[in-house]
Amino acid sequence: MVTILDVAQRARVSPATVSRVLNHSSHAVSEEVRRRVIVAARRLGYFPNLLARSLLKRETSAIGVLVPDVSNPYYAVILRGIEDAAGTSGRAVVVCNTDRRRDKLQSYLRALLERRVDGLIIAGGTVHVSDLKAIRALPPAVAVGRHPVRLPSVRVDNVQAAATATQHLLALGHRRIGFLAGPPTSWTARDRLDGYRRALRRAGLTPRARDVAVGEFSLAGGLAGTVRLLGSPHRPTAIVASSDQMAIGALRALHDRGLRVPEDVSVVGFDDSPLAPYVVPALTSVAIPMYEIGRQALLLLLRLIEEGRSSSLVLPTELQVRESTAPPPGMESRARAGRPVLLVSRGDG
Amino acid sequence: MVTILDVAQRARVSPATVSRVLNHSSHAVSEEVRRRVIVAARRLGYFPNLLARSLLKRETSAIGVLVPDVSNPYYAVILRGIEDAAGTSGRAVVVCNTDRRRDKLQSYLRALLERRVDGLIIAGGTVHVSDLKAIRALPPAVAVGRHPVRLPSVRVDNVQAAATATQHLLALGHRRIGFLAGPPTSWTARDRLDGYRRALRRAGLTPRARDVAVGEFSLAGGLAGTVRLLGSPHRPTAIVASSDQMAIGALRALHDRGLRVPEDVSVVGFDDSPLAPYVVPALTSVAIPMYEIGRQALLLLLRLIEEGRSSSLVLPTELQVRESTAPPPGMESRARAGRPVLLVSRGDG
DNA sequence: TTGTAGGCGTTATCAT
DNA sequence: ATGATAACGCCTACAA
Repeated sequence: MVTILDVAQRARVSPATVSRVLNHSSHAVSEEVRRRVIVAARRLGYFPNLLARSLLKRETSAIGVLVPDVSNPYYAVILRGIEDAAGTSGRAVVVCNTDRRRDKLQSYLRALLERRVDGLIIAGGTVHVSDLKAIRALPPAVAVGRHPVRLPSVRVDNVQAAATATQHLLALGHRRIGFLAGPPTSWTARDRLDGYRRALRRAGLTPRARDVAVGEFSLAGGLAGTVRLLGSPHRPTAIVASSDQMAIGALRALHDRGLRVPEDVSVVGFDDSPLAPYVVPALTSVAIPMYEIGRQALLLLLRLIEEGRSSSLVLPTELQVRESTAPPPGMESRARAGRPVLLVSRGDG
Repeated sequence: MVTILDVAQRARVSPATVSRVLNHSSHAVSEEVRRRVIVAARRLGYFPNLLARSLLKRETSAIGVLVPDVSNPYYAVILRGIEDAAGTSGRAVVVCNTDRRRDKLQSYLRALLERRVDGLIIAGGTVHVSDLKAIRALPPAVAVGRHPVRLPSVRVDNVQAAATATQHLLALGHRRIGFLAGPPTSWTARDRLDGYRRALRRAGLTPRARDVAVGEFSLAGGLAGTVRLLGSPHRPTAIVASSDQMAIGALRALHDRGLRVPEDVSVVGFDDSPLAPYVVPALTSVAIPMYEIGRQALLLLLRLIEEGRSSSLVLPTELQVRESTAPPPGMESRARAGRPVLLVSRGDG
């Protein structure tokens, strides 16, 4: 491997000078020497060794990202937002999949610390306070989503978002609304369930346990949950799903039972994935700005690293009304009443 | 930051001894001293500095992954396969999104080299030979998918896979089969198009340019392509899409024009994403083992790093027959003929 | 069984 | 304007 010393010899200058030229140091260097160095470096195909530099400067310009699962489209998009912003600032992103497992989180955390990453983004998944407390010198860290540990974070108001989705159905005339909840270990899942309940109560209705089916945030989870909901004697005329994946699972379950959407049952999804407008019927869904969440998380982290402090951020969500919601059977009069509703809920800063 | 020296002092031994204990060196160390070192290390919350170690050993136990786009589910799953296998072997994964752009690829490549990653996985996207040639000391690298540069690679036989999908439709009685092709800059796209054409020819049919619509591997690409295909005077009775995303776009386009799937038009997807069985109608699709592709790519890379050489791998694909394919209108007699066909094409090594 | 010393490739400091 | 030198934290001959 060619080092700065090789370049120095070829250019007949000292390594210090080479360093100064290649790092665009403010230190003055004569034009003649500068040229020689640049030529020599190119000729030798020289790449500075970031390890040596990092060791000395005590910063790696690398950041670690802990995600439950990159193959989950939700986190994949967040990661993309992170990586784009990181790349722009010349930082490398090291990804780790925790599967929401504490042991994996701990071992990855340790690995990242050994690598001396400049910062950490912890997305979704439960991080026990004790896990972080155990670390003497935790690097700057920000969280994505709500979090037990006090960390600057980027998130959306999931309670509000779910309430908006539920209100949309209430406004259409639905009174019996089912809810496909995510796993209770997830804050996101709990917040969305809360929002649903809150909206019902505000409308003077009583949330019933039998109208809620708990499962994974997945296609299979949505299908299974819907099957359970439909087993109820008074089946719901509308369903709010905690993710688009679940909603698509619900669509399938309804179709298999010969129920039409939205004529017999309305369905609202969550996330507004690219798929939402394409499935049949096109899915009404609460848009979560995933890419922006990732991007902002990285920007927050950067500020935290550079300025030593940083605040939290709540991003807005937006209900996208499409074909999968309509008035309940017997109330079609209100169908097609005007153009699609657009309900926006802004974050509180 | 606490260093090996701090631990040494606290345990009243030399740094060398600490290193030996903490690295489980074969070098003999007395039980008493070992205990003291371990206690001291824990007490101080010591984490070895991997930068220093890497600098010395000239290996970072990090690998770089160049992907067109992690937010694309296809690459997200491959990345997951890579990361799982890497994590198991204690290696960190640095991800870079190239967007298939040469400038991004080049700058990320440089960044990875500066970081002295032990190896590289280059997935999809065109890498110009000259880009790699320009690098004096390219670390061990493997490719995912076909590739202009001669590198060990993991891939599937896309020609064969597309031919199988097309044959399935031919066997059902279709004679006019449309094809939604991916961007011609992608080898995968070209191979799949070839396979389609080859199958037609083998059946004595002549591939027609008007039966092929070129577009992105996306929902929008599939929708737009289908609209074009349907504009043709003799519209196809079946469509092979180059990805499930395109197929779902096609489903939407067909639905919007009042055409039923599979009664009026059959549709075959590609990739067999988790969505395929859930959309309505459930999508017949060619399964590509994405997770395994990622995993094997990493294993190949490991062998390349450790043993200096490594061969290529072709993984098998498998047609999953579901609801979206049936005989063309007027040939329903052959519908429901027996249980679903399962066509398997094995890789040639 | 334990310790000492040199060097991995940089950059910052201090001379010249 | 340029160069010499030390130090970042670790590992490994080699010495004791």
